Formats: sequence, C-alpha cells, structure tokens
Amino acid sequence: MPQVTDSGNDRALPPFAELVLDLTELIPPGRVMTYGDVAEYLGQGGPRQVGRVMALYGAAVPWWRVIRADGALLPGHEQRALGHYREEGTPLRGTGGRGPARGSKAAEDLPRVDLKLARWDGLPAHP
DNA sequence: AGCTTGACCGACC
DNA sequence: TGGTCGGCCAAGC
Repeated sequence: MPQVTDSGNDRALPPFAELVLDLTELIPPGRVMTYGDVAEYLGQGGPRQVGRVMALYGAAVPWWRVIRADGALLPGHEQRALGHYREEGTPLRGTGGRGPARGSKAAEDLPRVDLKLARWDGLPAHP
C-alpha cells in the first residue's frame, strides 16, 4: 500500500537545482553567466545556492559557462574550462589581449573571461 | 534546535 | 589592484 508518496523518490533533483542546470544548458557557446546572474534570472535563491548546485550536479552540464562575477575560472578546473573557452571562442582577457601581466607572478598567468563581452543576460543572441 | 561552511557578490579601504 | 567585511540562502553536523 503504498501511498504514492514520492517522498522516496531519488535522483530527482530539487526544483532549484533543476532550474539551474536547465538554464546552464541553455547558455549558448561563447557566452557565460555568473552565479549571481543565474540566481537573479531564476528569481530565487542566491549565488551560493547556484554554486552549490553546480558543485553537486554541475558535472552533467557545461559548468564552464557559469563563472564568478570576477570572471575568474573555477579553482582546480582552470585548464579544463580554458580549453572549452578557447574551443567555443569565449572572449578572454589576459592572454592574447592587451596588457598582459608581463612577468607578473600573478598566481598563474591564467586569463579570465571578459564578462564585458561574454556575459549572457538570458536573452536570445543579439549582436 | 543552532552553528558552520560554501564552485558567491557588492561595497569599502 | 587587491584584500577584507558583511550579507544571502541552503545543506550538513
């Protein structure tokens, strides 16, 4: 007898997580969104929640299209994300751009995503 | 029940 | 330009 309770349901992600993942998959190549933007777009939760969801289920979506507001790549996955960016043609700054760090020991000379150009507001492509 | 931690953000110095 | 502080929301202990 069971009562149709779906409480035992598993593999069912929380609504919020599903929304985040869905939106992440909607992000077109060459474009990126910040955690805060995703949360704001969804109209609920906060940047941290988005980050949590990505950390847990991000493996199933193009996580590299969701970055921090600083445009810095994910710690520990910089190279991986960078490969995708270069492949998708995501606007980067730091290398190939102007004003490279010239010998600056900045952590690593890893470039950052140019949010100015790559930021996607969730609207259809537009020039 | 409360406290701590996070794939964060914005403001301030 | 980079480091620090407080705020936000949810999950874990």
